Amino acid sequence: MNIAKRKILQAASELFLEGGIAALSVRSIAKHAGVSTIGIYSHFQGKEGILDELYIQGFELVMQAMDFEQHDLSPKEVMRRGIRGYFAMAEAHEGHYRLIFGENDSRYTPSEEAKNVAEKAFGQLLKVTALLLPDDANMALKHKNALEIWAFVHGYVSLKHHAVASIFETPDWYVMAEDALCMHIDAILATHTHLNSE
Amino acid sequence: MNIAKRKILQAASELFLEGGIAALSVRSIAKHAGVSTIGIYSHFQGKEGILDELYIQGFELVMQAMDFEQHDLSPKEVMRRGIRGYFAMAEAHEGHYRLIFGENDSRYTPSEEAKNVAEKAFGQLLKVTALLLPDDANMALKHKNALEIWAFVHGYVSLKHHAVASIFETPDWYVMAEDALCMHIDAILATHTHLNSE
DNA sequence: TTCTTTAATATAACGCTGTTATGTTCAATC
DNA sequence: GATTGAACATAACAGCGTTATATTAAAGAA
Repeated sequence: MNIAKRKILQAASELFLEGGIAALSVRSIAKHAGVSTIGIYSHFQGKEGILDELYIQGFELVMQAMDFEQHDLSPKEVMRRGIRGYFAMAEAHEGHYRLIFGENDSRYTPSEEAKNVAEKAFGQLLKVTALLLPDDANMALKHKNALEIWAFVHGYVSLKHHAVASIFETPDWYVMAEDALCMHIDAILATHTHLNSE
Repeated sequence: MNIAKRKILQAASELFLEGGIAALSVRSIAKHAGVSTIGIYSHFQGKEGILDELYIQGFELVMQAMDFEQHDLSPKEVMRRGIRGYFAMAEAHEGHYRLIFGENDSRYTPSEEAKNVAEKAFGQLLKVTALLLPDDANMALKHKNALEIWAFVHGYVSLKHHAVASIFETPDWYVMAEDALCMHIDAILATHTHLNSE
């Protein structure tokens, strides 16, 4: 990759990590990268292109959070570690997290390439959550199951990130979240052992 | 309320319903309301003031969605109707929904008055979700429980609103959501009957 | 080497945003 | 009738993403 291109991307990444999307102006990225504003347009497709790169970075973080050695772990334990990793990632990279979930007014919509990365990440999520299901579960059930876990996990993250969180004075937010999710996972497991035994 | 003030608020509300926060520029509100741009600053505190009003509107919609006759309904049925109402509201007023959950880059943070309305809405949620718990449940448990339901419900809404939703081709999104939530509600109920009986 | 072509840079501008300073008009109060 | 104060309009400010134009540097061909 070009030097200038890499410098721009790094400057954007740093600014984004610090101040979220509010700190990401084309002029400020260019200034921090030591290039002219027009450089953002020759090396990327303007701000849209920058956001696309950060979007992809975001989903790579999601995948890293769910990528660990699963050997000798029970399905439930794998889920628990995945969930913990997800929460930790969401806290450490709030900007990226908000970007990939469209939580900014900007008219940004991910490119096809970016969407492919998103689908890949969902594929990984699908693989992990499928551990809770019988081996012969069909695709529709796997999708429903993955979405179920994801919605629950993301719900906690999203509420935590937003202003409404100040209503609760809950220091152990993600401990509570993990408890609730474990309960739900038990319920899912129970459903299928029940179905299998009849 | 002043005529001009009411006209501004209605114009803002209409523009917001149509095109979300992207359609909400001070000049466009003023134009639609038939006032000068400066009118937004004399009648409200600029755009911040407008957003505050819409934020309050949003939480009033949340409260309306959970406000129905509960007489002769089981706790689970009350929950089910509340959840349905919440989903319907979130679909019909996506702009408001995204605003109250901070899903826009704007540096907007709700005023004290707006936060009070938010807390009031949470109080109502607390009352409904407490139906699932034993009468002697303490406040911490009620909070945990309400947050649990809210995170799950909001997770489905938030994923549906955002770009990642296109990964699934799920026409019956909210049916699936209701199923998953019912399962979770059963698990909660089971936990407490179990605790009571031992 | 010289000429031409192409890519990267710089400057300045366009139309938009939220906000505000400056006048102006009009109604109410002393 | 004079004065005060609120609502109004106009125009401007600094910032935004983006782009047209001009300039420079480098590479390829004669």
